Amino acid sequence: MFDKYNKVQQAVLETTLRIIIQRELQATSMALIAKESGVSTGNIYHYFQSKEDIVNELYKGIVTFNGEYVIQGLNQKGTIRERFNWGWEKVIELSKKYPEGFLFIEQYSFSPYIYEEVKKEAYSGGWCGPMNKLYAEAIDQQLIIDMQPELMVQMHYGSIVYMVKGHIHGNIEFTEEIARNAIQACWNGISRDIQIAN
Amino acid sequence: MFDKYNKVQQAVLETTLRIIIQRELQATSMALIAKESGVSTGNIYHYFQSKEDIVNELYKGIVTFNGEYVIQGLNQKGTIRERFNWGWEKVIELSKKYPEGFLFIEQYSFSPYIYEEVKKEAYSGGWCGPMNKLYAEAIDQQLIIDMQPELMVQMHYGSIVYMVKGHIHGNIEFTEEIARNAIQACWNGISRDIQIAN
Amino acid sequence: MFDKYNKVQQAVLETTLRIIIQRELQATSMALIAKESGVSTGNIYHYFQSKEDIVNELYKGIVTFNGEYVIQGLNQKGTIRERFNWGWEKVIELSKKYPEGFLFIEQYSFSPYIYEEVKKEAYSGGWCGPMNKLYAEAIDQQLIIDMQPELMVQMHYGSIVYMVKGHIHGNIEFTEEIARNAIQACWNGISRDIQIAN
Amino acid sequence: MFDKYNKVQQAVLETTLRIIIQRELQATSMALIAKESGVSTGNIYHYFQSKEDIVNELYKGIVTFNGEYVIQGLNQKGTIRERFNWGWEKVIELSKKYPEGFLFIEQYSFSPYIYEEVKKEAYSGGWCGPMNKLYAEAIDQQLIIDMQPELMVQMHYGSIVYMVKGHIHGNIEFTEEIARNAIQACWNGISRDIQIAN
DNA sequence: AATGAATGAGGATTCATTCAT
DNA sequence: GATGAATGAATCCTCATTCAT
Repeated sequence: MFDKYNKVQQAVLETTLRIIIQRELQATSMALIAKESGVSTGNIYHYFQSKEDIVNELYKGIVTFNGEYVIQGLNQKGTIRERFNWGWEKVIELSKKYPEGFLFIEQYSFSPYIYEEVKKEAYSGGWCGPMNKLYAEAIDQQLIIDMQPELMVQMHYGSIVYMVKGHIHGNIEFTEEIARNAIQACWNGISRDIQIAN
Repeated sequence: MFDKYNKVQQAVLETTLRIIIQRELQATSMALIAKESGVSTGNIYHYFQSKEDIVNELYKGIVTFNGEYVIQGLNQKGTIRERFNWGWEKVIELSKKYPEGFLFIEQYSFSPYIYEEVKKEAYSGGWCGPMNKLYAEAIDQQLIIDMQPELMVQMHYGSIVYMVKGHIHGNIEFTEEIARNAIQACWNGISRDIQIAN
Repeated sequence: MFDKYNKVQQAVLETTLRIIIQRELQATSMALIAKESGVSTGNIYHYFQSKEDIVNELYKGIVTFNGEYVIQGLNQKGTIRERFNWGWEKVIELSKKYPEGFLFIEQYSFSPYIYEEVKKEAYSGGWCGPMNKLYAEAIDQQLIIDMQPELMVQMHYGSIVYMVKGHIHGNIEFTEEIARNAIQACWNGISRDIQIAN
Repeated sequence: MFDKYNKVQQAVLETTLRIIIQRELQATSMALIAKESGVSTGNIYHYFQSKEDIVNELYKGIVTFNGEYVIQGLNQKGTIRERFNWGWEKVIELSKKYPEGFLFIEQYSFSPYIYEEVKKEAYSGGWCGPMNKLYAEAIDQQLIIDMQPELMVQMHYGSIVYMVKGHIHGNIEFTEEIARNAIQACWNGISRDIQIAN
């Protein structure tokens, strides 16, 4: 997940991610990160400027990783509808294979702890841009209703996020079949065909 | 919002809510709460057992308030579809009239900082239970598809949450008309009629 | 020495002064100040903003104290020559009665650790201004040679400082009689009469 | 200035001197010395035992350098009075040509950071001994008053130090003419002739 | 010789909580 | 009830020093 970083940085980032998800940021002390990562505090500061820096680097790293992952789905050859499915399938896959990273981004994308500048970088490097573009195309081709693409993407991302959270923290089932149905529901909610039917 | 509490408690809870939303929990010190609420630290501890206690009390208070608010919509006389609309309209109204409370619940409903016991209480006292019940009825009457009601509620709540967050933190428009369309989209996504059409 | 401060502040200031003189600033940790003053670190920060603040407050307090002390000598009724003697006698008295404060001012009056603003305040509140004025009068009345008064005051202050330091740290005698002779030597060095004699 | 040391040692000593004068000892970290000198920390420890060692070596080096410089003036052929002038002129020259070394010695000659043993070596290797001897001769020849030579040397050194510091840190003029007058004032202050005249 | 990554004790400071008034 | 001074463990971070290369 943090390929472009060296061994020490990877250990720190992975450990920090794990602890933040398990115990929250406020309970994530440098001493704990040091202990659990096996890197001394001094050396952590050799590779990171501050605790904030670690968390922001984490954010960047995960956004990039998730972005590349989802964009694989979005950029495959296929119809808009297919690419829609593939994209959100990848998002759901992420939440299953890398739940910590998924939850981290979810929790911190609106946090003041993440620098505005990093959030902007995230937007351009992540999957939100390409997904928005797909929705815009779908509007152009009159496949879906004419709402702000960003809004619809947020809406659908929120749907998935909350199902995932309900699944992880609660006792809500979220099988692959259910996921498929949920993606279907997302499409149906904004599909032109359906508006007529309704 | 905190009617059942006394003046001092209200001041503390309101101040804490405001600071947590503005600056996050980790930046919310007791000293700051004391200063901004005009209640001395000593006196805060007279009315609350600990900082955790304040936050949990806050959670309970807001969940109850939000619950009553949304249930007003859900319990009105009307068809299932109408009550669906009224319920989610109330949720959106909450997000506009009481954004801090709305965001607080959003952020802390999966947090380890909130005691499991309080989360359970919240579930029974909040609007989730009644909303789930409405969805269950809708399934029974074959108005909507046969998914776990809890999952669908999460899905729709997530949709709204993310539109609201996109609206508050980003620059996404979220007018009343858009809200109506979004609720429509939620219904359409799971409506039986539509499944056929598709 | 720190009358205008409360008990806790006095304890902290006195302790800090002692430790700084004994062990130097770099060896003066907050933990040590806390331990030796009997004030907990937390409470120190209740009364002072930072370590820098303590040291600057110390500087201000001592400069004011020393200023009042020396100005007593300078402002007595008497000839310029007498007031010259009384002034420097007071400076020497200070170095004997309050050697720590004396050495502290000596060591930190050119230190970047002391805020420029505090140094300026010190100048107006201390004895340097009145002493300079006395020298200016002496020049006006053609009692002493026409050098910049500030320079001559620095020169004589330096003389005394180094005798004091030689006395405290080394094994140089510095009795009252010697002090009188030294003051005499200072005057002789710049006296008009003498210039002629030479 | 540090001829007897090798290139690496010279770089370290010069850098350390500069930083200490600019920012004080407590703000002079090994990392900073390494960075600014271009010598790695590891290598610094190859040539010096510790930070203390660097500072003490610095002290020794500068004392020796200053000693040789001033002794040039003191040892020229001439009358006592002339040698007195030449000696102090050299001291003042030092303060202008090598202000950092001058200030360093000034600040650290009474510091507990400098080992007692090094201070003793400094005394025998520096200019203080010869200067004291000159004053002793002057007393013998009844040119100056009968005070402890060490005391008078301290007194005059202090005069110069404080004029220099006032010049460097404040806005006091200190031209060559003024310097000559100041040296004259030093002599006059302790001259026998003058005592009579007075 | 030389590098700079690695160490971890110690630094200043904060903060939830207690306690005397 | 109410105040805010007092506590000290815990926080983030620095820094002299060591060690593997």
